[in-house]
Amino acid sequence: MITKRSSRPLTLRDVSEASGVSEMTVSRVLRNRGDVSAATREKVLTAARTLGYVPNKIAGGLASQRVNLVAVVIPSLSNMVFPDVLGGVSSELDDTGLQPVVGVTHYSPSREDAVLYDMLSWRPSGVILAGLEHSQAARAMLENVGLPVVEIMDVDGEPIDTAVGISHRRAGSEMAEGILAAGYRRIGFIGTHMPEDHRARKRLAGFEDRLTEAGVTLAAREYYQGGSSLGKGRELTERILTREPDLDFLYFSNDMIGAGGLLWCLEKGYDIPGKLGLAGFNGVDLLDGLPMRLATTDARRVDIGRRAARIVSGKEARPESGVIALSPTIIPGDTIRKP
Amino acid sequence: MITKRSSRPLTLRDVSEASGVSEMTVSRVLRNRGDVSAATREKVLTAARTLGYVPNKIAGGLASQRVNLVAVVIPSLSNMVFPDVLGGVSSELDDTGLQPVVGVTHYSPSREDAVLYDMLSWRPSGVILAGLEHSQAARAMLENVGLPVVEIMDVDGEPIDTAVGISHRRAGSEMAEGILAAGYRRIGFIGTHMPEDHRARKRLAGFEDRLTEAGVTLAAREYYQGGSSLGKGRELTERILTREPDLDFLYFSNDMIGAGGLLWCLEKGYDIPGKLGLAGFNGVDLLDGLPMRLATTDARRVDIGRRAARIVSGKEARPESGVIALSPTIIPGDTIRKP
DNA sequence: TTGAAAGCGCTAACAA
DNA sequence: TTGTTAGCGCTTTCAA
Repeated sequence: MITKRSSRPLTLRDVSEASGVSEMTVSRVLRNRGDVSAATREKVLTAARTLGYVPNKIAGGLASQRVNLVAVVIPSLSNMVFPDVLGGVSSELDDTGLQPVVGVTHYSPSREDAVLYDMLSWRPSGVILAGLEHSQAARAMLENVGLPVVEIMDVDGEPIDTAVGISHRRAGSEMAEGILAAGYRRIGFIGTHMPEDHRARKRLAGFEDRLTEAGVTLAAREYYQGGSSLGKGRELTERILTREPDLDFLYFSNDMIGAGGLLWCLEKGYDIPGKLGLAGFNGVDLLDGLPMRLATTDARRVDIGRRAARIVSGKEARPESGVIALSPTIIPGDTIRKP
Repeated sequence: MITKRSSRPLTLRDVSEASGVSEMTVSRVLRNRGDVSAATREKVLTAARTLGYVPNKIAGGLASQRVNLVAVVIPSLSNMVFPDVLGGVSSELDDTGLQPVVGVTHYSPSREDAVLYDMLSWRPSGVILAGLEHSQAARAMLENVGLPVVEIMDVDGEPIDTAVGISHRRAGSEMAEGILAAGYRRIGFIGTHMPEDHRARKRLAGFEDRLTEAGVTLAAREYYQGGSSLGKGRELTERILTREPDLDFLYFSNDMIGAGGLLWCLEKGYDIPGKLGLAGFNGVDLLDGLPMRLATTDARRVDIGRRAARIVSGKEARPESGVIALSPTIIPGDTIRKP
């Protein structure tokens, strides 16, 4: 390949001149659109390669009014859960010519507004965003863009257009069910103090409601700030068990702190799952190699990403109801007694 | 905010008509550019908000020949290392008006070519990509784009424009140094079989070279395919120690499998670090809550992301030499004997 | 199968 | 401080 350094980027016109073919036909060849003779096609491709031409999608997008981008707006990347969702999105988008563009909100509604505004200004072909709770402004923007908008992760609420996710209320409720069935009664909860993490909040609500139905009250709670880590899990577990030594179950709001708690309890010689049961949430890979398998709920992250991408790309029709509710699957692991 | 459903997206002209101000002045207000009277500004902003106008960056980019996007091309997201790099990039880009756009190559050179081509066709303001090894085609593209191009993670090689990273040869060599100083001699290595992971390869080369200098030969190796997990680490550790029971050290190519190996060894009752030493690579958070702190090397992921972003954004000048070599820092942990 | 003309929505450059 | 004009590099539409 021969290339020349030049301040001006190459344009279709350059390829047109180098190949002796009109710009229009060059454009057709480069996009595989319309009928072009093999000879012409060859001339054009050779010229383009020789020059090292890279098309300008900015100009193309403006002219065609179509942009092969999908905006994906998520709260966090450090979380171990959203990369999985992204993986699902990207694998399903792979053969569609669409490309995900990721924006991160750090669980801040105002950042979400800003990120959305920014992404919409690129006129993407669709929007995938986490959660059902958005500012007035964000809802207004999204209701009027005239694009597929898929809200993911959660189905407990009213979608703007379409929702793909699990019911976190149900996830919490079913875990409570399993814990009660196994005979645990003195139950403690450990989770982040994050008013903006609506899914964690709904999970706990579903969990407590189910306990209440059974006449059981949450015996203790421990909240923390900031990111989740094994260390945090240890620390909080120690704290809650020191405060309430007679707890017989700990429900963690995610697997990372759950795993930390599990490691701590094992070191301290707790009888698990006999005297103390444990459960997390998410179903992350990390749990695979721990000394004991933590009970958890598979949040269907990859599936959610895939289905959302299928809808945005038009592979799958938006359901009449606007909601695709996947089932949160309980993975019993070894940290809950068999009933 | 009043919005109306319309098939045609709003344009500057709509805001211009609604506010009775010329398109040009509307544009100035919306970009905070040039002198505009407070009264006019107010009229424009009110009109824009009332209509729910979202600017079209496609058109803006074409007209101004500038696009506030930075292409970030990395091998993987599921890796636990690249999200950290991204965090560094994005935090440093936050106040520059530049936005990262992420492309993932899955360690495939041909995917890298495709992703780069695609991203360059958006005419970004700069490119950050992992590694120094690229196809001819990729190098040609990047040498001629006339943008800042920062290759990250690695400095052992010739950058196209600028490199920010650590020397993986040195990281391997220094770890070998530490292991030898602690008196270990029967050393085994566990790593991925990934010809395209050049950094892992260089680390091992540096490691072995240092051993050779000391007259020590690697006593065993175990390779695996696919992703890293605690489970993989356990499995491989068991395999290598079964095959070569008299090893006194295991060097893992990353912390995830290292942590798996550590957990396995602790369960089996190995005397660590007395009879058997262990070390990983990366310095990930995960290590914090394990029963014992795995020795590792901090790969400076966040710093690398930050510095790369500073260069691309012009906050920091490209160094004369084109290379910014950060120091890989050894974190001794508890799994290497004190010399 | 190929080409010519017009214009996508915005901003640079200049004029008033 | 505000407005006018002329494109940015492509693709759509229509004609040949």
